[in-house]
Amino acid sequence: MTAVETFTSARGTPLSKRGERTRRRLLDAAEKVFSELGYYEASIVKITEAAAVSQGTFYIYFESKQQIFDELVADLNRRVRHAMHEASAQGASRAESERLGFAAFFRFTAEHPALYRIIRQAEFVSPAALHDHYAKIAEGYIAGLRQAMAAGDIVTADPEVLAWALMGVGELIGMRWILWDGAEPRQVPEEVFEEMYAFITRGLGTSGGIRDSSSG
Amino acid sequence: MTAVETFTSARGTPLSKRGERTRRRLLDAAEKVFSELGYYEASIVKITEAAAVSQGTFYIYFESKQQIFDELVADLNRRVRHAMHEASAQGASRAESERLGFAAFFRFTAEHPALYRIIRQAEFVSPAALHDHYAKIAEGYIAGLRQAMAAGDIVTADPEVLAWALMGVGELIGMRWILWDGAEPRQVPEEVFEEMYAFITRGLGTSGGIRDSSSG
Amino acid sequence: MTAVETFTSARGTPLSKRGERTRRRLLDAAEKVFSELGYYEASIVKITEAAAVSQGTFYIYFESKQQIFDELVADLNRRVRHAMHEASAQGASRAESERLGFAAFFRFTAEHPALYRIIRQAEFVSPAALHDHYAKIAEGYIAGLRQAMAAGDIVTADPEVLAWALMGVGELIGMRWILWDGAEPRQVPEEVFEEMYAFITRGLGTSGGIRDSSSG
Amino acid sequence: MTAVETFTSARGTPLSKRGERTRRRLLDAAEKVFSELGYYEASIVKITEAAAVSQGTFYIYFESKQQIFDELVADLNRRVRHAMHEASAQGASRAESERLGFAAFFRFTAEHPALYRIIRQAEFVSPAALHDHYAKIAEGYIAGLRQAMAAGDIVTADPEVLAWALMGVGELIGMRWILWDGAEPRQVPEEVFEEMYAFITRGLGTSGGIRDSSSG
DNA sequence: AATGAATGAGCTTTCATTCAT
DNA sequence: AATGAATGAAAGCTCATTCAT
Repeated sequence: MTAVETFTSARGTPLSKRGERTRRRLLDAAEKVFSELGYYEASIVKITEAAAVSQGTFYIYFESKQQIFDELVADLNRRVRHAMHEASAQGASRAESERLGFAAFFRFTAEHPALYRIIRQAEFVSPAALHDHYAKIAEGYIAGLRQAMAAGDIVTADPEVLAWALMGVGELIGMRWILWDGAEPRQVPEEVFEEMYAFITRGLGTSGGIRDSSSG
Repeated sequence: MTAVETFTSARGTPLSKRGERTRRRLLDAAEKVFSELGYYEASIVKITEAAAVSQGTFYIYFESKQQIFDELVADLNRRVRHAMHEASAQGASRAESERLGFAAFFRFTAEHPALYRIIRQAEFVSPAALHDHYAKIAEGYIAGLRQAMAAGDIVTADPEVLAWALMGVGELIGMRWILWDGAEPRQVPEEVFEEMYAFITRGLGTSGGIRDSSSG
Repeated sequence: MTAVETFTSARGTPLSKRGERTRRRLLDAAEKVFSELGYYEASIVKITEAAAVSQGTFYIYFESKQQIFDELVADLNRRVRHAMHEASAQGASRAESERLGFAAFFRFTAEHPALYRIIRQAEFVSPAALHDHYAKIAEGYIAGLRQAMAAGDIVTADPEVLAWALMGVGELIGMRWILWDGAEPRQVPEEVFEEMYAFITRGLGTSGGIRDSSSG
Repeated sequence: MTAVETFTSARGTPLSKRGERTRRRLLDAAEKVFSELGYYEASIVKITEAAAVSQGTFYIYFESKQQIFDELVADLNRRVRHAMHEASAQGASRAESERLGFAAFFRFTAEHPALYRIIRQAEFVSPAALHDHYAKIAEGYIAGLRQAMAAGDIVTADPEVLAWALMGVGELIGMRWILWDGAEPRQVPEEVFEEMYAFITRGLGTSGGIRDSSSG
């Protein structure tokens, strides 16, 4: 997982320093173009233009539009999950972890709303990738919830159902207040966060009270 | 809202009986084609072929591919909401209404998974349409929740936040257990529904007990 | 074989008068372009330019470059064989038929050198088509040779081998003196024709003498 | 003709031992790739991959795709003619030489059918190369035929016409029974060879008998 | 001598849309 | 009201060739 990553061309040959830089440029350009235009309106021409390389160059590094998209989604998955994981690891109790994780998720979405749109688009372009994305996030939740149940911190219930319910709450609240609400700074308003959090807390039957912490 | 609908051509002129039939045929064909292929893979040729009319005919009734898609989404939105509304109207208490509404939503998704995917695709094809879709469902929820609060059936809280949270729960649970779980019959398993429902009930602080069932 | 031919679009639908004209224009343009540039150097753009229609129009009538090429080859086959058949049918004896057939073949090649190049190109583009071409010509020869053998006009031998040998002779003589010798008028010089013809006559062991007739 | 060949780079500078090896590797790779795919489907990438060198290296040794193809055709031509010459030199009489030459030609075609297809493809890729190919073979024939005529072994006739007629016979018989007849072992069946040979013998008015065999 | 990244023109094909009939 | 031929822009992709290292 943390082995040194070796980048290769579309043909599988390893890349030189220069090649690696070009590949990076293409990925960055793709991120920009996909998030602005969506997968279908994006095109190789637009991506290569944004990367300031010729069209042919694209195919040195990626096999197709699909492939670069998949790679991008995988990368973003990693980043969202990382952000959430880092944050919730700071929590002393399950309740706090929950709160911090949500806040991190919202923060990521707020900071990279375009990126988050890419992930959502995967539903149609690369369903397997999206499946993976949610499944991986769910995994983390489930483990946490199970522990909390064992510790008697929350109700005893099927952690998988709870995990997906929680993700759903985050998803739509984020969509409504971050993605759609153009208001700057992009963030879930304090009160909304608190209301949502209260709902979740009740839903999980969290015992001990919780306080503090940054919202989103 | 329930005024007699008058169908018009793309130019706005009213339609003859025959014209209305052709228009209907095109809409049905579009529903079929969009649900099977998605917006981008669908094409006017395929739609007109499925409707057994010529390409030119399409533009007598619709201005563009976008327009027929929007119309379709609006139509589907009407149908989902109708199903949910009908169902929850049967409920004696807010809790029961909630339960029945959810079940209806899941049932719709289960019966027309492809259609539901169309709605989700609107996020990229016609963001406004998706916005509308959720906003309208939220409206219904909000009204219901407000009443329940007034009656002291649930906690007092911002009904808008609750509404979006509830939609999120339904959304992801449906995605996970209906859209992704290929198992027939497509439906949210009884236990999953109950677990979810318990979560929601707690979250809403619903007092009185609940009865009945018919999940989805 | 002589049933009324119905032209159809690439999709298989029948064509209007106008459509038929466009299709014809494309076929003519293709003949010109393929013969001047060869299959690989030819392109849809060049063909549609020569036909003065847009690129998209091409695909209304033909599925691909291959398909229009195949159609063209089949058409040319028909024409060469027709010319040869008509001519040799005038012969009173097998010897005369042979002579007239050859002359017709050379005449066709001389008049449409470009077309003949197309047929030869089929060897690589559409081997089956070329196979067919020669096989069909061979058939005609074989039948004629068999009759001549029965009548005692020529030696008794395997007519298939003879047929291919004869085709070979015509092929390379034509290539050498018509296709390569730019001299106008394009035709196999009288003396060459006679020398070749004498060779063949001896080879077939033709009894009765032959005289007269146009060469190429 | 048999002067020591000096290999040079595309620029004309002479090659080192190592350079010569690389050049050879490229030629071998090209032979393989061209024969498997034909000129147009072949690509420099595929050739350099097969030769296990980088794309850039190709252009150190050859000016273009065309050039390496021409060189290859010339090489193959040399090899076919060599095979035919060697064989016919064994013949005691012209008749025998003829027979052996044909057999050798068929044998070469049978052993390297793909290579022979390359030569034929030259007609469109590099007409001059094909012209040369046949012209050189014809030369050999003509010289032989002239001698035979002088010796009274065959009829007196224009040797050039006879030469091309003979090549034609070999060409199409080879095409029909070796190139197209997939049957293994690839070879012209004994009887076919004999029939063809009888035809030629008669055509040349060969006096003296013939013996031996070894067809193709 | 060798590399391999970069180029850009060109290819085949699709498709939303227009328009004469 | 309906047709279907025509358009032309744009798409994804390939490839011979050049050049800095």
